[in-house]
Amino acid sequence: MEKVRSDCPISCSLDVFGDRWSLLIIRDIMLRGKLSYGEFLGSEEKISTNILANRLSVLEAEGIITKQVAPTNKSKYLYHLTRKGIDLLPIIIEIMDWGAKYNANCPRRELGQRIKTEKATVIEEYLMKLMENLE
Amino acid sequence: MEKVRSDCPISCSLDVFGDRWSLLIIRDIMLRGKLSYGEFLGSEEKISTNILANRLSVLEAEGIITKQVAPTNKSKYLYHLTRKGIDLLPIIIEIMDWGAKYNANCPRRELGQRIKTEKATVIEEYLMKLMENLE
DNA sequence: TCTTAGTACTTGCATTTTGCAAGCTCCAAG
DNA sequence: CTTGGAGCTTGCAAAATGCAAGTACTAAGA
Repeated sequence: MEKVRSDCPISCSLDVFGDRWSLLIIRDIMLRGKLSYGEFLGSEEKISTNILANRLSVLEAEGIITKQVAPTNKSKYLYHLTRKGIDLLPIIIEIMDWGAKYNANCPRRELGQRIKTEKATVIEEYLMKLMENLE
Repeated sequence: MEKVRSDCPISCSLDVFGDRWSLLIIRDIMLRGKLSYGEFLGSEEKISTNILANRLSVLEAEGIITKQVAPTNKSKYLYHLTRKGIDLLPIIIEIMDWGAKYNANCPRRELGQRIKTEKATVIEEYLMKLMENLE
């Protein structure tokens, strides 16, 4: 998942997050307010520890997330989205919308319902909320 | 890339196209007018023949593309997007936009420039064009 | 201070997926 | 009836994934 295949922006993007796990970590931070290694491990998809550690380091190296020591506990780290990471929001929302539309077994919950009818507004709102936590 | 990990729509979507190649094939059909195995093989990312064959069969099994014999030649097949496949357009566009924004080595060409300022219009136009070829 | 627990990984190894090269099959044209 | 194009399949090495177990550091309690 490393070397560049072409200068097509789609190809370049997939070189970064074109796998089964990276965008799920982004989802956890972006939509579920998860911040730490332990919280990511708790997600229902059950990512394994080595893959998680690897993806976090790749995402950090790509400037999509930052890693910082937790103010409350020196042995805990918090991961946050950078501006580059926050800009993945429209991609996440579109993927969610498509997935909900075409999977009977993926019930649209609150967010899924709102996306269906007021996608632009939802993106706007989340964008604002995420931008607050930047600096 | 087969079994379902959770009922999250993002996770379900990634179970289908969360890899380095599937969306590039979609891109080729959707934005570059490519239709055949040989044309996909010709793309600059150099997908290998077994992976291509595998992804085409998965995408067909998922109802994202259809495979039909070419009218001009019985030993040639044409791949087309279904409605489900066409609905991946917003995802492709958002990925392209993000990739172009954050990769200096991915120059924005005609489409990339238009997306930057009139994304909704571009999606609308492509959607109409792609829907014509449905029936 | 010594132990126990929490948090974040790392390591080892079996399994799966990918990537490359070389076939193989069917159809069409000469 | 051979040659070439188009679409795969197969074999094998290399890389990525997944699982289980172990390590390192910090914090808190006895």
